[in-house]
Amino acid sequence: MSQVRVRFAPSPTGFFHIGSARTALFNWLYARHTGGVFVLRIEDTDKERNSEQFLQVIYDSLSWLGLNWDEGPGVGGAYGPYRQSERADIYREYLAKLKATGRTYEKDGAVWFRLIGDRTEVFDEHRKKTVTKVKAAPTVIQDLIRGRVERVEDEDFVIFRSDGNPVFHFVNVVDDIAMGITHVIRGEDHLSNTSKHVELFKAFGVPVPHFAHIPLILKQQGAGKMSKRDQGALIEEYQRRGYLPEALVNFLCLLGWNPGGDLEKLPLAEIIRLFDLPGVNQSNARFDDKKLAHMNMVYLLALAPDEFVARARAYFERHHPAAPALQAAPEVFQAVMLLAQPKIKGLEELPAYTAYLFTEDYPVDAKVKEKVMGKGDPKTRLTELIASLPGFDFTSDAAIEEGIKALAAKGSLGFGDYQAVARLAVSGTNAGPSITSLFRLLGRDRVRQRLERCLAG
RNA sequence: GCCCUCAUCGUCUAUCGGUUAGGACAGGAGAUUCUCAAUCUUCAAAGCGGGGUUCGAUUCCCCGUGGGGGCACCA
Repeated sequence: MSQVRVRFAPSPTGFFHIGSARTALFNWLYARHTGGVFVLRIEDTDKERNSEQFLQVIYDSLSWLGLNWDEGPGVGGAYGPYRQSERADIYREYLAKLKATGRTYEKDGAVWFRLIGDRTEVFDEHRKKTVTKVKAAPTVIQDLIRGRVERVEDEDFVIFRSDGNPVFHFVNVVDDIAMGITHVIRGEDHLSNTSKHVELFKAFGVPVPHFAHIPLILKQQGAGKMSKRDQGALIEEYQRRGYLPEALVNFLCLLGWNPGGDLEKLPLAEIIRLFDLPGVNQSNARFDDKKLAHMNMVYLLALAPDEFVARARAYFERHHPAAPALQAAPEVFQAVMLLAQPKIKGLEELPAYTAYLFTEDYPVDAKVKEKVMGKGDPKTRLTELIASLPGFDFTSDAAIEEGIKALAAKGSLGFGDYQAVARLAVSGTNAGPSITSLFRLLGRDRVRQRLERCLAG
């Protein structure tokens, strides 16, 4: 059997949509699963929406997700060029081939593709105009996911515009032929285009590729498919928020596909091994950001300490270059980040979550302050803590815990009676890592200063 | 309006005619704990409706209904 060749063919619109990402992913997975070739082709025939900057969004997003292409812009290949804007000669050549078959005609300055069948003029109520209907035989689409789909294509269609440029249907099919594409894996929204494409393949006298129309991703709330404007629709948002690409990939592959059994988090190599087209679902999937967030947390938790610290640093450098965290000594940065690792759901929480460990200029939650300072006798607790601080052993969490417990025991109190107010004083909030860890990392002097400041304020 | 397509907990899904319909996220309760998370235990939660086929249908077929997509000299 010949080698599988699949392609991902986005048009540079300046956005990289989560649905596009999944289409790319499924293509990539199928190529990797079968030992085939993943081609990146840029469909930039729409000249008004064409810019280098927009292309970069595609390259960046695919690279970030780890979806490397075997042929395409930047890497080359034997079937190039891979940008449609550079393939005009090829399209003219194929147009000549098609003209030679007698399946084309010109009308209104455009080139049309002629279907086979009897023609009648009909007034289309919906479009409010007279159109030529063709009584053609149904086109059969053999879809690897949906099975046999029949559709009647009943109107000739334009393949070259009157301005001399080819249209999507034509370039899409020509490129798939010229690039030796064996499997067309794309969104279900293309299913009704496919009958046009099949007719073109047949007219060119070439074998029709296998088709696999994957279900769409529906917006989280409201009706319809996910669109650019929806929350969570853009890949760049996940980059910005410090999501782990491997988590997003894992989440995405579970939207419309499953590895069987109860497996959910699984390594990429395993996904590649198990992925296959017949296993893809037929029904659309609604996007669920909660589940994505959970998947991200699971991946974050599983990261080796060094790896987590490296990712955290990269995240700060990329998105918060001015953060005090980056001024800290590497070992301090590392210690703080590892304290945060088991507590956060995403890297984006890191700056706020760790700020008070790197600077004296951190926010104090007014509500928390009111609550903590209004309960029991916090000022006395603070005074006691400050007084006993010199006797504390700051070398380990256990020693600090011992110190606080000893203090509490003297007044028949518990650890908890000191914890809340100490936390407020030291961090300005009521949530965070163990208070003993905070003490240890801040050191005796800074803890004392903060306790005193709280007592005074 | 026409064409195509899909249909299991709120959501993502498992089940390839016979199951107490399973798992995960989210939600509820509890445990643990110095807070917050995490973790563990636990509860609630589904086969769209109507006809068939069959000894037996969530599963196969048909019709409805509902969802989604498409119907350009956009891609």
